[in-house]
Amino acid sequence: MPMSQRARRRTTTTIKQVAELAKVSIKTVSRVMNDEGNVSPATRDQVLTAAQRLNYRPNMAARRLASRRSFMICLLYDTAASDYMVEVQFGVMERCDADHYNLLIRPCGDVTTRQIKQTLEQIILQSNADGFILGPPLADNRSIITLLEQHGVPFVRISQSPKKAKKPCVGVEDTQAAHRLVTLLIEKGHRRIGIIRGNPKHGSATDRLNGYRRALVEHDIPIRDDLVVDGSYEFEDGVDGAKRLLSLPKRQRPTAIFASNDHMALGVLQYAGASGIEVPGELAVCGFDDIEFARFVWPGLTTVNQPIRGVARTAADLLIRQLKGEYLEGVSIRLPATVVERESTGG
Amino acid sequence: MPMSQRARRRTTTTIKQVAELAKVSIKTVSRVMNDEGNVSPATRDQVLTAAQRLNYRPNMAARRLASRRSFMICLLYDTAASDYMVEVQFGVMERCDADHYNLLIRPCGDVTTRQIKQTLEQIILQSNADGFILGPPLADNRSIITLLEQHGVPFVRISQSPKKAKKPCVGVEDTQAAHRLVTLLIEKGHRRIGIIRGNPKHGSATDRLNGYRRALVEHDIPIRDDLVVDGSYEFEDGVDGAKRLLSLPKRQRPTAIFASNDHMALGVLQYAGASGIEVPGELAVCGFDDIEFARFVWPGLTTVNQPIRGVARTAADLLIRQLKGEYLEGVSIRLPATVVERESTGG
DNA sequence: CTAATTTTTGACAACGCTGTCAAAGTTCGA
DNA sequence: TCGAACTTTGACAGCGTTGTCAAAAATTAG
Repeated sequence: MPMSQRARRRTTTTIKQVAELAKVSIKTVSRVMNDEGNVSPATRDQVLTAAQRLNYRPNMAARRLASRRSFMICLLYDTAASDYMVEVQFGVMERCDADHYNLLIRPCGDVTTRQIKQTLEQIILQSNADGFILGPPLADNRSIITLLEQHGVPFVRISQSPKKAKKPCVGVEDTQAAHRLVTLLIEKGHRRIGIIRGNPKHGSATDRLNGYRRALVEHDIPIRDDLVVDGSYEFEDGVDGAKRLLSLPKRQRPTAIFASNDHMALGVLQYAGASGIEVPGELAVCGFDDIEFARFVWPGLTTVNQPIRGVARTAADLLIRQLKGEYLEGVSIRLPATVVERESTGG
Repeated sequence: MPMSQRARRRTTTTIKQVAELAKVSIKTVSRVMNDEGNVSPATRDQVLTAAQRLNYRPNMAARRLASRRSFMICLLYDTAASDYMVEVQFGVMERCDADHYNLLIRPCGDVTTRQIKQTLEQIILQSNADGFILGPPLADNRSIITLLEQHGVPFVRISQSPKKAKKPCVGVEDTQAAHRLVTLLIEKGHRRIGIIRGNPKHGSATDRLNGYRRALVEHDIPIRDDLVVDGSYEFEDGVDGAKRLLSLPKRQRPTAIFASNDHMALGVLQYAGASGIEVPGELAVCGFDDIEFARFVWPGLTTVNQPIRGVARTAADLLIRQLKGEYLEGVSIRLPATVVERESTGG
């Protein structure tokens, strides 16, 4: 049985009524509403006044149908990167508002390759979004990229690996920030600095490692393989990494550890605490990301604050400009991040 | 100058082509696609086959225009409640998918009353969402509620204060969970149990306090005013609260503290750590929410895990059912939460 | 077997806007 | 003053669905 239609009958003014009141054709009203230009100031005023008087709001559905655009941007993200995403949403939203775009959300669980294809195909075809923004690490997922490219849907990636596709990409100056962070440690006198690497699936992991390397090289400190341990951005990797690094013979043991993200850095802090190693006295610790709890732990964690919202706004901007017809293939933007010094690296 | 139209010409099959191939009228195709019934199984099959062969996807814009529904649900949330919201999004999404609804996102910064009205009015009228889901604490904001009601837009609230409006409301059995948590402390022998209250703007704060009270009363433990201190869900409130409670004379000082959320509980842990008070030996601590870091701190935090995703799914379900015409005014649902026991309350 | 009733189907007019294209109006140079 | 060139305006045909209503087909009752 057909569902009874909702009775909501929000009295809705149409373009026709505005046209009538302003004594112009509907096309002229349309032109004014879309800032198309080629409208004399006088007529424009008439229309605007009429529209205001009637409290006119263009009907998006009609607009979408007639213009064959959905005015929707879809933000695709992995639920794993959650803290991050709320900030991203905010940034994207800000930019969307300026152009009457709506923000559609697609959290993706951890998807196997086959599922991705199927689910995504659904999403792309059903959501009718004009374009997509891919959050990390989805932005580096080859099958997602390929799929979107096949369908000819514009998209922008938020990622540290611009090379992975020709589509526009926005990221953070991770390497530079990591470099500054490690330089800071060196300037404080540290010579044996350990690093716990991030999840190799994220481009950021490599970037941060590179920043670490460059800083050491610049100060003529040899890079010791035993001071570089693997991790994948999880808290536990920090605990394990610290255990590994700190079980080295006393004279080879690092006096500072750079964990490639804050989760791991907090792991290091916990291990240190549990083992009675004093931070920052015996061991300096720093992380990356500046998550909320970086300021709450004791000692406060020295880390790097990323301009996430700015990145997101930029991504949205690139996408919308693409949608407007600009050619932006190959564009890659990186925003600078700032080192936040707290107690974990000493006064 | 008019913007050059995007060239994307995703070859799109229309209902007409399907009708032609299936040798029926477009209306019949429409009926099949919408499960309207009153279609003979034979025709139904023909249509379905044809649709599949042509890989037909109904054009949402047209559907929206013709049916005067947007098939969009808007999730309005305060950026302050961020961790929470990613889970909520996931839950809502799950439900939306089942009915071809799209999820629209509206993060709201901290809005002053006047701004709320203006911004929201914009949102409501522009997004053309069929309905809204309000996250906490927006769900308790009178001016938002009033505004939505005035416009006759269906909405569902995610909140602990169902009384605040007649619209459907989904929440968590906070009181019960807090009751169980405090009972647990009592059973472990604690008699002097302090509580740090949550932000009074959230209904949950009162609920949790009530649970605490009930547990004490049931065990004939008098409620001491000096063991109840204010807070507003921030980390610092935990630190301050702990300081206050623990500076009581030794014999009156609590042996356990129930912080109304994990952020504050972590604050308590930090204060205890910094003051050399041993947890759980000298002081048992528990929180509420089971945020990510509750498992990472040492000792692990005993807390309450909320079924956020379930709450969200339920909210979406109520909304969609409303949109389908069900009358759900006054409905209020509470989902049970589970106590998670970790080290901070002792073995 | 016919009439009454129910089920299935289709024709066609919306829905409210944008795109196209041609008509009307304006400006400018010679 | 006239026409060329440009600017401003409007008529009208879609866009791809759903809703309405009536016609056709199938079923049931008598």
